[in-house]
Amino acid sequence: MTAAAPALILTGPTGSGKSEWAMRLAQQWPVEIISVDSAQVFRGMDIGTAKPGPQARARVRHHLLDILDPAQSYSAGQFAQDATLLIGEIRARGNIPLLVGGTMLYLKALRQGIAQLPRASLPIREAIDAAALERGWPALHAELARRDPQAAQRIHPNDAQRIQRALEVCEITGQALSDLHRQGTVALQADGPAWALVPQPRAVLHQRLNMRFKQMMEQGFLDEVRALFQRGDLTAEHASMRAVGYRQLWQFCAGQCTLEAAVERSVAATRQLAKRQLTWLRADSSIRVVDPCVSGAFESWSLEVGVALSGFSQRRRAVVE
RNA sequence: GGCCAGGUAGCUCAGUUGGUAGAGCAGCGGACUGAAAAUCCGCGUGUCGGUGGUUCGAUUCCGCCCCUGGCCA
Repeated sequence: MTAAAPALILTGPTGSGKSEWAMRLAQQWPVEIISVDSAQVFRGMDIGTAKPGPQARARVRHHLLDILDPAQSYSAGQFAQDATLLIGEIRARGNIPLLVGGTMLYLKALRQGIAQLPRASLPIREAIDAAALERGWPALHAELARRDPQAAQRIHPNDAQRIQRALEVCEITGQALSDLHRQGTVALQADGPAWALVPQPRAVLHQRLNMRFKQMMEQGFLDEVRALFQRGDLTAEHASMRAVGYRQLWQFCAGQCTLEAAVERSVAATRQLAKRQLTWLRADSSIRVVDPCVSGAFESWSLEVGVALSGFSQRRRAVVE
């Protein structure tokens, strides 16, 4: 063994089969998987996030699963930091880091870096919300135009979430978010070859998502959400409870819609998530797109991985079945 | 079989006192720096059930037919 193994990246829209491919690759190489998933970080959210189960986690070491309670929150910056650290640890053990997941902002933060910014402040966000209630978001957008003209130009007046964040950063640092962005990003040495699984055409993916949600319901997804609902300390406002499926089943638990409607909206929300993920992928030409449904796709990907790892000599004997 | 109410976008429906039609949802495209499975922006995709008639012109008015739901037999 000479150089440190590159961090391999396997992404794609939800339901494209990333986890399965990662497990198959782990039969050939000594990999540890780092989950790139904003929902799988939460404990007690297993079925609805399609989290790798105990068997998979017994066979291959997984990271960044179950690290938070659903009442807590995570972030792209935190992820970039955690993942960078983990990549170093995995390499130190002589293993190959394999990043698997579809949270594209996290992947971007890791690969391209992210500015050093203050973390979210609940009191400040509450103050901004109160101001918005009183004066309306257009007024806050106008305020942002005074304090950070560039951000105001970039952020649509209706985009309350981003207006809030930009004002929050101004409030905490006394500097414009745009200036902080310009001041550069944390150096992250996490880049490596990246592939995206994209079933073609779109209808194939939709069909898979449909079937997968049905399976989730059969596996007790509703009970999982009901348990979270009944805890009493979680609300629909928590980031965890805004996740696809959880949000909609929560509405059913709260008596706001029928189960049938909740299921239909969940599946639609899943399709919309996949569409947004595909938009990220189309915009990033450094990610190689692979259709997992064509025959021999895994085998040829496996060969490409071999080329990428050619300087890394600890090849594990392939498992013959 | 009779009466009534409907048949308009993928779905639920609005509308046109006669000049070939528009909302919500779904869908499609895009943006994205500590909430990102989030948040936001843009785009109407159509034999107006069929067929005859009246009319310069019918999705709209009239006749017949078909389909759906309800009531009465």
